[in-house]
Order: sequence, then C-alpha cells, then structure tokens
Amino acid sequence: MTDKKCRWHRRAESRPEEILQAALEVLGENGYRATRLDDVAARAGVTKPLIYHYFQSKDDLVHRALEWRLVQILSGMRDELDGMEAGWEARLRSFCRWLWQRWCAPEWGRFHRVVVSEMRQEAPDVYRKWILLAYGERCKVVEEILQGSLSDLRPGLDLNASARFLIAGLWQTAQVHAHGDVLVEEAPALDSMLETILGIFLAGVRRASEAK
Amino acid sequence: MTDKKCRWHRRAESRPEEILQAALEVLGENGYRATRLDDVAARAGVTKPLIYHYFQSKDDLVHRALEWRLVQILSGMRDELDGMEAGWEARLRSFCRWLWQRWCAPEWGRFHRVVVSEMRQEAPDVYRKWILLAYGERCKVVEEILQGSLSDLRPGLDLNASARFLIAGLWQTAQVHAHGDVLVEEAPALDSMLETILGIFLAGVRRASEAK
Amino acid sequence: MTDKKCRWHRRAESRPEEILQAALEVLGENGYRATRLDDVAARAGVTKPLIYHYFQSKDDLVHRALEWRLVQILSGMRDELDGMEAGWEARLRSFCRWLWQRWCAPEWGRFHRVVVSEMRQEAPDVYRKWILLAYGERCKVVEEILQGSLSDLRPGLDLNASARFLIAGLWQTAQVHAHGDVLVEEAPALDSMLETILGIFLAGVRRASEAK
Amino acid sequence: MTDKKCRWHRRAESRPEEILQAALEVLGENGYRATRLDDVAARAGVTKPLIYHYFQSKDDLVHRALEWRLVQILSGMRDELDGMEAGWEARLRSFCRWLWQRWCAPEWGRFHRVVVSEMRQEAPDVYRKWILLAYGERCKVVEEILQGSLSDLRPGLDLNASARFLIAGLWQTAQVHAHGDVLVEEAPALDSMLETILGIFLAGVRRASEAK
DNA sequence: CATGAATGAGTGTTCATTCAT
DNA sequence: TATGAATGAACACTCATTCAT
Repeated sequence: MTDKKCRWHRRAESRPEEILQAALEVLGENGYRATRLDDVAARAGVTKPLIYHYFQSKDDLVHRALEWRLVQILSGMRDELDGMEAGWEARLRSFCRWLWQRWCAPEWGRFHRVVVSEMRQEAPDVYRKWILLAYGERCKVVEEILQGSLSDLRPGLDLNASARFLIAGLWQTAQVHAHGDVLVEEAPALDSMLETILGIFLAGVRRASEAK
Repeated sequence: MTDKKCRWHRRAESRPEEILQAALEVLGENGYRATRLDDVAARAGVTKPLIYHYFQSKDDLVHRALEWRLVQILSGMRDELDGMEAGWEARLRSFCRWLWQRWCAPEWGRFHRVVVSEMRQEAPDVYRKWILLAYGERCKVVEEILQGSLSDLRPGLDLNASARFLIAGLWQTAQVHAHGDVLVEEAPALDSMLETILGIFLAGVRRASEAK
Repeated sequence: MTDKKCRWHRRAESRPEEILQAALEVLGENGYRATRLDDVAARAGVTKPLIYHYFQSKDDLVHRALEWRLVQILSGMRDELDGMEAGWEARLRSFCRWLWQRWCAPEWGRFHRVVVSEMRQEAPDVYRKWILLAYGERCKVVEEILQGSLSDLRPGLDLNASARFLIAGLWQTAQVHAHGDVLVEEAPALDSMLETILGIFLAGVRRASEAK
Repeated sequence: MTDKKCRWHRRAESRPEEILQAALEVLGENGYRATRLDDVAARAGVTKPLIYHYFQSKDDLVHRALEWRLVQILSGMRDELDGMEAGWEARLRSFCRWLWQRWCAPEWGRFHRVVVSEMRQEAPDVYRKWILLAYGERCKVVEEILQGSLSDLRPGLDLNASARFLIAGLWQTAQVHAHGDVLVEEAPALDSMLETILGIFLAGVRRASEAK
C-alpha cells in the first residue's frame, strides 16, 4: 500500500551511497574525463537533478566517491599488522605480501589508475590524500619495523630512504606488472617477483656479519 | 616593422615546431583535458585553423607533440652508456645517477605527469610507447649490466626481476620525491636517496662471499 | 504574465512539434544546406541544446520533420478515392484533379523542392520514401483504375507504363507550371492544362472503336 | 630547357577548362553542398588560389562549369532536327527517341540531378537557364511540329499544353526510370516505355477520323 | 603564372547545471 | 523527495577566401 504512493521514498537513505557506488564504477571504467553525470545517474537508477540534491557538483561527487572508497580500502591495515608474527624479517615479509596482494588486485588497479592519473590534475587534493594514506603510511610502517631492529641492520642505514625504496619498488612494480598493459611478456610470475624484491631488500639492509 | 601592416606573418618553416612547443607547454600546465586548442593557438601566436593546416586533429597534435619530445628526451642513452667506466658496479651507479638526474628534472616531471596520468586513459598508445621506451628500455640496460657479471651476483638471482625492482624503485621514488607534492617534508635529500637505494640494491644482489 | 520573471517556459508537450514545425518552415525557406540549427531554434523560440533534448542530431531533426509532414500530406488519398464516382474515366478524372490540386498548392511546391532537390543528395532514404509514397502509390492507383476497365482500352496497352506516363506528366507539369519560376509566361491556365492532359491521355488509351 | 624553369607555363591556356572539368566531376559525384574547393583543386591538379585566379568565387566556378557543360549538351539539337525525316509523326518519334536517349544517359542523370536538385536552391539563375534551354526549347520544338500538321490533329487541341505534357512525361519518366533509385523493379524496359508513351500521345492528339 | 601559409566566420554538438513542477 | 525540461558556455572542426612570395 505504501509501496504504491511512496515508491520513491523506498530507498531514500541508501540513495547517496548508491550514487557514490555508481560514480565509482563509471569512474573506474571511463576515467574522470569521460565520466558524465548522465551515465552516473543512469547507472544509479536516478535522475541527474537528484544527484544535485545530494552533492554540490560533479567534482564534489567524485571527491566524495573516491574518499568514501579510500577509507574502505585503507582500513584494516593496522589490525592486520597487529596480528602478524614477531621477528622483523617475518613481519616485513608478511606486510609486503599483504600489500602486494592488494596492489595486484584488479579493483585496486582501476582505482589507482584514475586517482594517480587524472585526479592528480583534476583534483590534486584527492590525489594528495590518496598518496599520503596509501603510500606514505606504508612507508611509515616499514620504517617502524626497521627501526625496531636496528641491531640487525647495516650501520648508518637511512631507514626513511630504505623504506621509501621498498614501498616505491613494490608499488610501481605491481602497477606495471599487474595493471600495466605493457612489459607483460617475459615478466616473472607475480609471486616470484615479490620474493626477488624481498630477497634483495632484506639482503641489502641486513648487517654484513649476519650473512655468516 | 612589417608587423604593423601585415595581417599575418609568414614563418612557414618554424611554425610546426612552434605549435608543438606551445602544445607541450599548455599540456604540461593544464593537462590533456584542459588543453584547449585556442590556448595552444594563442600561445603559438597563430590561429586555430592554422593548427589544422599542420595537424589533423587535437589528438594528432598532442600525439605528435609528445612523441616529438619523447625522442628528444630518450635519445642519448646508449651513447651515454658507452662512455661509462668499466666494472659492473661502477657502470650501474653511473647509469642510475644519469637516470636519477633526468627523472628528477622539473621538465620530466611535468611531462611524466601528463603521459602517465591522462594519456593512459586518453591515448593508450602514446602511454604504451612512453612506458616501453622510458621504462622498459631502462630495465633492459640494467639486466644487461647484471648479466655481464654473473660471477659477482648471488646465485639463482632473477636478473629480470631484479632489474625491474631497481628501475621501479628509482622511478617511483623520483616521482614522489621530486615531483610529488606530498611527502616532501622529512624526506632525505635527493642525492642521499639515490645513494641509499644503490647501496641497498648492490648489497642485495652481490654474492655473499664478497662481503668478507 | 509569468513571462517576465521566468528564464524559460515549460511547454513540454507541445515543444517537439513546435520544433518540427519551425524546422519545416526554415527548411522550406532556406533549403537543407542553409538551414542552421540556430535559425530553427530561434524560430521555435527555444535554444539549440533543447533541440538536442528531443532530437539526436540535425539530420535526425530534418528527417523527422519531413516524415512528420509526409504522412500528413499523403494521408487521405484512399479515403478520397473511395468516395469517387463510378466509371473509370470519371474516377481517373477525379483522382487526377485531386492530385493536381495538391501538387499545385504552394506548400507542396516548397516541400517538394527541398525533398526532391537537396534531400536526394543529403538523405537519400528520405527522398526514396517520398518518391515511393508520393509518386509510386499514385502510379499504382492509376494502374488499378485502368486494370478495372480493360475492355474499354486499346488492346495490348502496357498499363504500368501508361500509368507512369500520366503521373509523370502531371507531376512534372505541375512542378514546372505551378512552382517553376520559368516558362510561366504564355502558359495555359492551370485548369486548362489539366483538361488537355486528361483529354490526350484518355483519348490515347481508349479503344479505337469507341471513337465512333 | 624551358621545360624546367617554365614548367607551370605549360598548360596555361588549358588550365581554366581543366578546372571546369574537375569541378564538374566533383559536382556530379558529391553534389553542390559537398563540393569543396580543395577537392576540385586536387582533382584538377592545381592549387586553390589558382582557382581564384581564374574564377571569382566558388559560386562563379560552379556557374561557369555548369553553363559550359550546358552548351555542350544542348548543342546539336537543331542540326539533328534538320536531318530528320518528313512527316510529323515520324519527326515527333525521331525527336523523342533522340531526347529519350539523351535523358537516359548516365551522365545526363548526374548532371540533371545536381542542377534540378541543389542548384535550384543554391543558384536559381543556373537552374532557370537549364530548364529554359533543356526543357522549354524541347517543348517549343514539339509545338512546332504539331503546329505544322494541324489538319491531322484533334480540333481545338491546345498545342502548347500538349507539347508540355509530352515533354514533361518523357522528362520525368526518364528521370525516375533511368536515374531514380526507386520504382525500378517491375518497371517496363526503357524502349518499351518510350513506345507506350509515344503511342498514347499520338493516339491522343490525332484527329478521330484518322483512326479509320 | 603559381603557391604555401594564414585567417574569419561560422556550425554542429556536448555537458554541467538550474528552473518549475 | 524527485524529475523532465531548459539553458549557457564552451569547444573541436570546416571551409571559402586572401596575403606574401
């Protein structure tokens, strides 16, 4: 009964998130430039003006959509970390595997592409936030792990720089390997890539005497 | 002098390159999406239709402009390489320093941003070419250097993967460090970054016995 | 009253037809080539983008406009026919008079000019439809009338060809006489023209014995 | 020797006609609207500005081209006529056959289409001239032939109107039959069409007593 | 005579955004 | 809350025409 006359009340509360979800999908498929509000509206099953009811502008919508997903994606890192085994090498390996898995996932690729690509021009603040959280926070974690085991590391090692190198290498490699459309032939398997990277890094930062 | 009475200037020979240059500048400043033909024309001091006299479309112009700069930027690598000292470690260090210098230069940052960012969506073929030449070729060089000194390296090392890790780390670090608008505070100096990276990588791939 | 303060009027239901009508008028006055969307919009009292709200493109608009008028113009023929008196000669005369009247009307002249002229090049399918309905159907009617009175006709007469001749003669004569801007001086009156044509045709197809 | 330095003097005299010819070809293929000066120049093997050297504007070129061909096409009618046999019926048949042959030729079709179609809008004076010469003159010829044999014709026959009917019928039938892209299936053969038309017309204008 | 270079004035089309209901 | 209708501002691209050589 109420269904009939209030049909459009139905999902009033969920509407904003439905729109965000639709925006995200279109964004992932077409990129920022090619994302038209009409498409988003169509995908969300609403009309354009309704989008303006919930969001101030196209940019506002996109910003909110990306941030909304950002939180989802980035959450859980610390929890994950707490559950990891002791021993700095093991922790580092676990953490990197966890990262690697995420960064190689298709959804992350699409998302990353849009943010790192177009949003850097179109919405620098979103891009900044993304890099800060998705990239910078990771660097900090690695730095912390290294910090906790100074005695095992080469003396004089710049921990900040080391952490950045590891994260940068993983990040960029995952990007090119898993989502790049190039250089895929003759490339090592994803798992093997990760092991090589970890092997080089650990051997590279470890104190020489330890090699005995 | 003749400027006054002439409705337009005839500077045929130089015009195409002037337009390319103007396109490149506007592209670097505004990105692909926000690059309007009017702006390019204005900057080049010509009118829009003249652009169509030399180029088939906006895309054609952008493609040519990027490729034009691409070869300029990418040229010289092999020559540079030939002039480098012997000894694989020294060669690797020299090569990476050369790369690092280029990748940290402001102009490269602007260029990279546009290509890796928007062009990936807008003109995948340009993006692909760029990655193939600017990134892939570098990996190959590193792999070749490593290949030539197998006896000094840890046995069983995956050279392909190793090279990719090094290049990826340098590339992404340079990007974030030199051109990223984030994570700059508390970051090590650029030169010091490079040394840390090289230190870790070399120690990481070197045969253990060598450490004695 | 509300005209003043409203930036635009909402007249949804009637708008599409208003635009079609405006398009038709501009089309009739200027021809296809010289018809600019701006003019159509201005005449309809709307803005250009609104045209795109209802129609997909300029061509779509023109096609629909012509087809819209086409059915209006072509409708009613069969009804008319049913009401006509018996006797093949009388029927033929009535039908031709009906045709002649239509083909000599100014509006038909404008319409015809555009369709047979430019649309033949610009939109062959519209042209084809027009000829098929406006011309071909007429031939069929004449052929049917003749078919029903074979005993009165010269034996061996090619009915199809005869019908085509009559229709062609009427069509082209009307075109030149009523709408052509030439050959008007010294020309017989329209009614007299029709009578002469009918006289020749009927005498030409009638069985010779009948002439006694 | 002079070939080298005066190469472009070579065909100075023939240039205008080459351009006219090229214009005609492009016109026939693409119609007036789609005829670009660039195309004409390319086909004629000259450059655009050279066209402006010989002709004042695009319209001027088109007008001259059409008139140039008009004269060629229309010439010879009177000569042809003089050579025709005596006897009004025979003369009429001969003349109509000659007309029919021309009007059914492909080149005439292309030409006619452009003139009667687009030029009617774009250049009414060319259209007028065309109709006057190609159509009106023919009517006059027929009228003259009929005039010369009044005793054989139905008394009171309007010769002017009769001639117009015959020419109109031939003209339009040829157009639809030979060059129209419609109504071709189930249509009589071209020759047979002509015979039917002549048969009807002659029987239609002939004095009744003659039928004995 | 001949031309490459250059331009002005359009012209169809798109899209984020807002009004009136 | 929800929407169909309406718009302004831009933008890529075209083409006849002319300048300077």
